[in-house]
Amino acid sequence: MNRPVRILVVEDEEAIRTGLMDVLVFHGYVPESATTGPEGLAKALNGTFDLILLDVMLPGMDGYEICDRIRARDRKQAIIMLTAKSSDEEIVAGLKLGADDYVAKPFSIQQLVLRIEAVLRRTQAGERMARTLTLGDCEIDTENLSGRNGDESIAFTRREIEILCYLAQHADRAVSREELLSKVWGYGRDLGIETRTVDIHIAKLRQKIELDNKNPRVLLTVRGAGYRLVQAG
Amino acid sequence: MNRPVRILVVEDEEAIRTGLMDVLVFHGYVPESATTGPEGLAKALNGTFDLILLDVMLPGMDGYEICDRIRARDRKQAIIMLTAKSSDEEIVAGLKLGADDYVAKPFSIQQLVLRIEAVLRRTQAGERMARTLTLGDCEIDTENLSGRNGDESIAFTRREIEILCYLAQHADRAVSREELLSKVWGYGRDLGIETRTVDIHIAKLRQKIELDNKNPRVLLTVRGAGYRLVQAG
DNA sequence: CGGAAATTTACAAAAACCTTACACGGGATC
DNA sequence: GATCCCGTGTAAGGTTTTTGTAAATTTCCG
Repeated sequence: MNRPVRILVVEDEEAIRTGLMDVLVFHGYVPESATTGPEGLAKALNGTFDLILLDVMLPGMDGYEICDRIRARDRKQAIIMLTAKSSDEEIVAGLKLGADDYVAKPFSIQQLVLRIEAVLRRTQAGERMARTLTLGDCEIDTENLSGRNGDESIAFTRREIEILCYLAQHADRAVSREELLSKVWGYGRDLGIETRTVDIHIAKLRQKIELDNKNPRVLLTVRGAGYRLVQAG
Repeated sequence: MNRPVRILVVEDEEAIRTGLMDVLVFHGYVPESATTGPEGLAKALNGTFDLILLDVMLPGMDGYEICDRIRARDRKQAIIMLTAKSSDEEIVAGLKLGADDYVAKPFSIQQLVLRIEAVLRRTQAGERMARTLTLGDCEIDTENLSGRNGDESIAFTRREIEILCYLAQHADRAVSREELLSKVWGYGRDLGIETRTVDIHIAKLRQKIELDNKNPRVLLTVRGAGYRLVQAG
């Protein structure tokens, strides 16, 4: 028997909130609710929730700010934003930077539940995150920041390991520079990058883990999209 | 149980408007109405509608402008324009650039309902947009901009993927160059093209996905109309 | 302070994109 | 059938955008 999965719902509209609560109970979660921004933030910071569903439009404090404040305290807190419209791509991209996912209102119950499950799966996989990563011919101990490539021993920095871990958790897709800056560096939702520091770190990582860093086989560039890690299969 | 499908009707003529509302209710939609241009725009931007039916001739602000403003905010909002007459081809073409479809007044109820269903099917399929496209013998991962044709791995550019996605969403018909420039490139409703860049991109795509690019079997030319994609059955 | 790590700067290279120019071919006209 | 016109295919070249990386600079942390 598993421990209960606790979910906080921050939503001011009564109808939506109670509807959500019912659906969550029905699916076996243990939900709790807040109706204003400040209340939501307080509960989020006190309680320990596996996931927080956060409306963007709230009385008292908007969802973006709450999201940023929660993240400032706990980088790993899972958050799904409920946004008013599936509005334009850039805003959606911005949402994903702070949160783990977003769902556009009006949403179908089915879709929401799928997203919830996906986020929980990801974050809980993260908890029992492998202490050692295997990439190509290279074994990496994420605790000691050290690795081994055949005979040669390699030292990594914390940032490098965090990049690798994030990429490894999303190894099925390309991860954009913005997303890395947001999730690894903790930068705010600054769109429009002007820094090249991601690229530099990738270059350093390639020097360490790639045999031929002109022809990367593990840490790939997806031009126009970002970087992608190929897991040993 | 599905969520309700919300439709906004922007139409000034009382008789048509109430008639439309009745028909929509009868077919199980949840309609709302506006009678002037500015009112329609306001409701469109505030509420979240699955589809907007937009008359071209409106007091206060014409349908074209409303359409463009809605699209500026939300590229994905589904819009069907109601035009006064099936007047000349150019105007009709212009309509389709901004909107997802148009229906000429006077229209038959049956036809309108069919168009509504078609647009909804398309846009809602778009939401859970296939992450992988299958074309002929070729599998394409739209997030990683990469594909696979048997053993051979193929790299696509973002533009190429966007073109394929758009064609795939409209695989039942030929898509004109103007329409691609409008929906993929984001060009305004500039009629009269002078660029050949669409053709070039199509040629590149054919080199990648067609076995024999002199005899395309997937990415077809419809002379005088544009290009059409043949989906795998 | 001192040294390692992180970041910025600057430039080079590569890829993607767009325009131009010309060739080809179907369909219409004579 | 021969000819012309228009729409399409595509090679070649120039322009812009994106990425790689060396070197200089700043920040972090003991």
